[in-house]
Amino acid sequence: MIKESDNFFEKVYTVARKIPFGRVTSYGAIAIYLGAARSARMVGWAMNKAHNLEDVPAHRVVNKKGLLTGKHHFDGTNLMQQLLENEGIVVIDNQIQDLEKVFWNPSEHLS
DNA sequence: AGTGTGACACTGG
DNA sequence: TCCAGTGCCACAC
Repeated sequence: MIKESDNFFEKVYTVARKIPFGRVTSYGAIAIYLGAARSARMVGWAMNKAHNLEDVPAHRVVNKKGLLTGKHHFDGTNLMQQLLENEGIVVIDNQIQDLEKVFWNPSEHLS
């Protein structure tokens, strides 16, 4: 039996999985969607565990600035960037370019 | 049960 | 406009 901690993490995983290909979102956006706007940091922590799960594309989740803050937690150094670039997202120096274009707001799509 | 930590976000100078 | 400091909530030990 897998221990899902609590509903919070589970929701984070669910939202992360719903991020469409070639799109990214921010921790805050997910946090807001979950009802804990101030718990954006918690989302990152959830991702820490999520990155252990292949089902959760943690590389599509970045901070509001579009900065790949969590890439340091990935196996390689620029693995996260490579994955994003593989999806058509332009990433320069850990910074997502055209963030507004690739940004995906869960509150708008998941209502 | 309490303390510390964390892949952020916001406000102020 | 950019840099720095503070606040925040929930999990882990």
